[in-house]
Amino acid sequence: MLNKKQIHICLDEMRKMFPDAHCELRHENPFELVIAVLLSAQCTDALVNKVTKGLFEKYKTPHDYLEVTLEELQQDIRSIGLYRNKAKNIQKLCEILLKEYGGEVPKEHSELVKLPGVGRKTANVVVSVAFGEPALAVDTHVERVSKRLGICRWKDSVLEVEKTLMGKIPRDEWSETHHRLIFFGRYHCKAQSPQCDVCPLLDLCREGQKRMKKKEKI
DNA sequence: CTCCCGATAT
DNA sequence: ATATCAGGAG
Repeated sequence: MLNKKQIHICLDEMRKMFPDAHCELRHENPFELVIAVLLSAQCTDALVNKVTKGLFEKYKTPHDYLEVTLEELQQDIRSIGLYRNKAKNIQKLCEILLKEYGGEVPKEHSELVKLPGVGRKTANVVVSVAFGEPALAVDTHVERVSKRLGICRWKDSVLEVEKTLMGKIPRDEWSETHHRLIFFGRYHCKAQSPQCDVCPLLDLCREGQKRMKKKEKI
């Protein structure tokens, strides 16, 4: 397991590699961000952006999503995958936004997670990106990178990973760290083909060294 | 734990 | 052919 100092060496290196790490989901307001993050479950953000380009032209407000049938909304987001659940959640979410929150997206994490299709990770992204609150959303990339590097343990749950990261990183660095970990995981420490042979963190990475040894034998 | 699910990379 | 993708709900 890496200690605090080693973790910060890793994060500094990631900042050098990806100095402009940011949210890549296209959005112009908190409402669009909620929809985009909800759609992004088990789907690349590149594909989400492709779909939301037309989607956000057609649907501007919670009202707009409720004016069409469930089937029509399904068709509009079909290429995303998991589209039946997502379409249903979007309409229910819009209904609640209008009824309970005056048509606005709530700023509190505790309120956001009550919305259908919005879990802990989505809520963290929204409070962080839309409202500037410190948060450390743990998605598939953050989890994979944290486990490979040894920032946390392999058997840790997503919630345990989040708690470990928050404990070892200063609060005012949560949001930027979150985006660095995502970029590092998405473009460098990739799930199927991690670039260990050109990784500046190889000396610190238990998984990377294991993989490099395997490569030597081949 | 399982199910939801199309698009893309490997 | 199979693994993976800014997960969440039952």
